[in-house]
Amino acid sequence: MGRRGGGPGAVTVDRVEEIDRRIVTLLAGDGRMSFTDLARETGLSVSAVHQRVRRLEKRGVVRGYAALVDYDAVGLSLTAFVSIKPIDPAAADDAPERLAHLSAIEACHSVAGDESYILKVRVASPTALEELLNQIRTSANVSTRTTVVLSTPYEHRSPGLAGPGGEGPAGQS
Amino acid sequence: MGRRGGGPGAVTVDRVEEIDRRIVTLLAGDGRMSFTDLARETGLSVSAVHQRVRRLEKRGVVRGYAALVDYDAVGLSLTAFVSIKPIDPAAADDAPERLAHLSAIEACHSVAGDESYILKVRVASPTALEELLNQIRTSANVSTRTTVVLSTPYEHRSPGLAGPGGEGPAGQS
DNA sequence: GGTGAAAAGTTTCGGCG
DNA sequence: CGCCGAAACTTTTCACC
Repeated sequence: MGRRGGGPGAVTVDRVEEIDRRIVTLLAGDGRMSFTDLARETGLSVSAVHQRVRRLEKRGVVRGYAALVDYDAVGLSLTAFVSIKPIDPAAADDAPERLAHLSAIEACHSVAGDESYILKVRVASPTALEELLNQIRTSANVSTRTTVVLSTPYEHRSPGLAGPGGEGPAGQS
Repeated sequence: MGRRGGGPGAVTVDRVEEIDRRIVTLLAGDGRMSFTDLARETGLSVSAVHQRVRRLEKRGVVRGYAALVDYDAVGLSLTAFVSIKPIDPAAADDAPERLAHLSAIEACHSVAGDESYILKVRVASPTALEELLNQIRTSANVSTRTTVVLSTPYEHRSPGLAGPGGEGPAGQS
């Protein structure tokens, strides 16, 4: 996928990928940036940028767009990380599905280590957290360990993207 | 802010807040939803919706918009949570600022518990993670505990919003 | 909060390098 | 194969009711 059919431009390090990374970075920073601005920033025409964005969406590199909400301002003032561990280690490991209906769960990561998943949750109050933990425990038959978030200095920053050779901002030396 | 000056509509449970919550929820789910669609979903006119969205942005309820990127597809295939703890508990607690320059750090949460912050990081490889951890330790004078993410069943789900009375999807009973 | 027209943005299309 | 430019259409903005 890195090279085209063998045309004259294929010898250079794919300039295509470089521009696509730029587009992804820009859209990660501002999901509503117009194609016109995107075109100015990349030096391409509006339609060329449009083509590329559609391709990135189709390839799944851009999975969607979201408004970044200040949940504090909207009544969900308590954020927490909940690590879960199956009570019966032999049981089927389908916790994500069993928990999917709980809308307070914003993310679910399968992790290495003592626990099996880390959930990020948002609720309105300590009481609501207590109730949520009960629902998590009974829904997935797990024990929980909860870490309450006190404040969030920053979030949703877009990590700089890796280059074609696997090199990135935190790439190997 | 919950009620207007005492006009005829103030006796009912603020319908204003209800519509605003709807808008926020919709935009959280699709940050590029058009004002036209937003108007249809809320039963308002396009300009009324537009007014509300601008107000929500100005109030800081909507803090911005972002493309959701599949970092795996873009070379940053390793995600991890890094909990940090100051080596010198008496030193000034300015870890967030001291770490802000590391672009691999996507989020920084101050937390209750044994450790002081949880960082979410994205890197290209185990080697890159090793280097990043060194940078974190030396930049902020902290010890680190790292939990590697194996897979992510879901992420960026928008938690249902709480109602005016503090009642929500995980509200108190 | 609604309306309507002007401005800006988007999508599509045919052709060029 | 990818990029450009212009036409057709949609969205967004703005002044006024």
